[in-house]
Amino acid sequence: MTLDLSVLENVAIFKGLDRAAMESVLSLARHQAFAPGEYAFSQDHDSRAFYVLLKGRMKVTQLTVEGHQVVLHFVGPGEMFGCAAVCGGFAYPGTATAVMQSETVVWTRAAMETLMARFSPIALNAVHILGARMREMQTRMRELATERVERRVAHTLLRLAASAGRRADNGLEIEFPLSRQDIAEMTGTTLHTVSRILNAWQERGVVELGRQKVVVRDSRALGAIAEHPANLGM
Amino acid sequence: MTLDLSVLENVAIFKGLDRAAMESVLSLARHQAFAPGEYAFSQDHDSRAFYVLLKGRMKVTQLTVEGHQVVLHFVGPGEMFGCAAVCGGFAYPGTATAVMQSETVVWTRAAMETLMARFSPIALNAVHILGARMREMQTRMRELATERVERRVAHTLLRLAASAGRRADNGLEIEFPLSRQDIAEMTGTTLHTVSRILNAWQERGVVELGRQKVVVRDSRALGAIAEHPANLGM
DNA sequence: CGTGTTATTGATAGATCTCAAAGATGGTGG
DNA sequence: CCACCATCTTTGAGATCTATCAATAACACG
Repeated sequence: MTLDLSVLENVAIFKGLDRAAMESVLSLARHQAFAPGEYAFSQDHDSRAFYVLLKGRMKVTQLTVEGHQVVLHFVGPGEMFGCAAVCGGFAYPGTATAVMQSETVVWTRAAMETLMARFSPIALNAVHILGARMREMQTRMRELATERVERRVAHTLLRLAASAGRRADNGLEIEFPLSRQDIAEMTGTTLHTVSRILNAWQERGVVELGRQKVVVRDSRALGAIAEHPANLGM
Repeated sequence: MTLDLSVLENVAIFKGLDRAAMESVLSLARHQAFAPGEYAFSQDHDSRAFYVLLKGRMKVTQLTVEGHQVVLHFVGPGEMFGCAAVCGGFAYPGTATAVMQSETVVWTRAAMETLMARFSPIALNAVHILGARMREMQTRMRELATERVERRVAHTLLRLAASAGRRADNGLEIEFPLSRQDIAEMTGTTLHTVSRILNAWQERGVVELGRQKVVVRDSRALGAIAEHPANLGM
């Protein structure tokens, strides 16, 4: 498969580069596809490459010594991953797995270093993007530290719907396979508790559920659950 | 007070700059001191300046709409704060308060932008530093998501002792006033639970307590509590 | 139509929060 | 120098959320 410049149009880290620079960037890029379950990189391995997702969805997870898993991030089209590790020269903080057929563009670490040294806007863009990620993590951390499970799940679902919601006839459907276990690993709880919460919401018409599927039917109601201290159960 | 180049020696973001560059950096800097309780910037305000702490200790906290507070970071000498916000052009994510008499060096946002555009190593350093912060946050998030309170407190105390521990006759003392409430806000729990946990540890000789004071007497034992799934009570 | 994965649901135990009150501690002003 | 006050801390009892244990059910795939 050949790559052309249009691929880089929406990639934030290369924003503001002129045509010549873009061509340099592209000349060092490689294309790589992943089938569901395949992984791009593994936790604690030295970072060797930096990815931009073109199509599909990748999940970045961290595994604890006790075997608990935490989902750090779901990567959507246009987003990059492995960036902080390659740019900063660290080991990968987690494992990146494809949750559906995915296509990526890849740069080696050496290529990235060349590009950053040569085109200064790249480093500046990276600072912006990392700053934004940082804020997102701070938000999640604050939620984990101060909110009950139900509200955390609500916030998480709202974010997922905003970033990966596809308009369906009955609401906003998360457009990739998302298990109860995944949600649990994003919110610091167990799949059992997630299941109970989602089913209670389904009763009230807030969501619609399927196997590895969630459709947000009433995002107003979900927002109310996310914001209100009380359960407003009634 | 006059500033001289030695002040910048240990500041990571200006590492690798030549002497002339360092002088440019310094010429745009300003000195500012804070008494305990005074703040450098406030949550959600537009970021106008970027700080490096010379002496003392600052605390960056985030307040939720319900009035819960979360401690994002304790800043020690040599560290910078307000960096991500200024470099990325965001509002400050939290409020920076002095917990003891502190001295800082300050750059305005405009100055920072000038410097970053002119001296490319600065942006690269920023990427490194943000990457490292990111990893730290991921660690805390994982702890919040998967560990019980006691282990989280243990991990937090170990980190504090490593970064701000002063050798005392009876162990490592955290060298700034640190209340039970502060620890609770770092670990996502309540001051009551922290108090109970610390007192239990004191009984076992792991720590020694005072008003706004913690001394780690047995960091091995603390490490064991932090790592072991079970409480290993006795 | 098996078979493995994913999801639901009930019962129970336990960790933590919440509510409540009292006890230290250190600083300040008279 | 002492009394007072604001803060910080300890401690108890009870309520509740949530994890854990256990079993069954639904689903997709070959």
